[in-house]
Amino acid sequence: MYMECLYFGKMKLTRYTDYALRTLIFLAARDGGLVSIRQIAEAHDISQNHLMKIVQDLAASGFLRTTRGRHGGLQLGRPAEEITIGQVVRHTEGDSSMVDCSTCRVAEDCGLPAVFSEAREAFLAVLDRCRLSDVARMPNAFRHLFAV
Amino acid sequence: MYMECLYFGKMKLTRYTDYALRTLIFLAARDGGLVSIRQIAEAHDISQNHLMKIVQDLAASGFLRTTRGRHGGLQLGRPAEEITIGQVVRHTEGDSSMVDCSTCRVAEDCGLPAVFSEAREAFLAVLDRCRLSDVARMPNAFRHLFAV
DNA sequence: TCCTAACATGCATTTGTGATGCATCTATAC
DNA sequence: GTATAGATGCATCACAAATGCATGTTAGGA
Repeated sequence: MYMECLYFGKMKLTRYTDYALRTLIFLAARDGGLVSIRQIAEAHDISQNHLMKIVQDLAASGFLRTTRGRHGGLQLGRPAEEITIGQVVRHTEGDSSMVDCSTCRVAEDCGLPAVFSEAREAFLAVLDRCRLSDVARMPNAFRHLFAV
Repeated sequence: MYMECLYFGKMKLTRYTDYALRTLIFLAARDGGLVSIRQIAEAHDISQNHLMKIVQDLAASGFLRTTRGRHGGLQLGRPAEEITIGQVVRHTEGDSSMVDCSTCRVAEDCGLPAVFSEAREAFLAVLDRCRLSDVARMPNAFRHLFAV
């Protein structure tokens, strides 16, 4: 007689999400100009390879556009006002439920999945209210990144 | 010129939290009687060793009481009505902030930590509204666990 | 038309940490 | 005193994120 209702999937903010947000904020602060992956990786001292893959992901989902070739680079896929932190986190952290009750015998009667689902939505709702432009345009912040 | 603002700590619901909740729900459903770690571990088919350490943690923080020796076991440290899912998750997942800005040069100006902090609180606020007694007393759920 | 810069992609390796196992000790009922 | 059940430290395993490496593709410019 086993209950396997409460196997929680990840609800972890990874460096993947971290780097994704940094990249988008960087682009938002640059406001239109092309920025290379190398520039961003060096500014944050992070792995260029890892960042490359995150960029592919963000490009595939429309958060940014890439331009190949010499003098290529990245730019936002849509205005910074139309991108929220919540959208990014939902994408990079996955949109799935926090609980996997697929193998649970009491799934129909258990109230926890609903509670965690509601909690997760409350979490993301706060992030949905914060736009990329809100963060990128904060006074004094991020400015020095371009001083190099 | 590095920005290291966005290093996110874990916000992951682990099996540790999973097992902690299962244990407390089990005890709440049993309502007062002593239950051994072995019983719970076998009912859920989980590691007795792992569960042992979680129990120590929960005992040290008052969620449950342990009784040693023959016919010993576990019982809730306070009434099920006074224990919320939020309390448990806060404890097992750590109470720290989601962002570690200790090494960030723009920490004073960056708005993200505040946003994530608010989001986390919104998440836990939902879990705070769910008491152990709410889950343990749900009709039909968990009953079959005691059929063994 | 090369050459170079920059994005694209797959695969191997490293690393960090949660999860687990094992050994040993302590406490208590019978 | 012995069997049962919790207490604790240490070693190991497993898995996934993070990283590194190799190679391919695209496009600008000399």
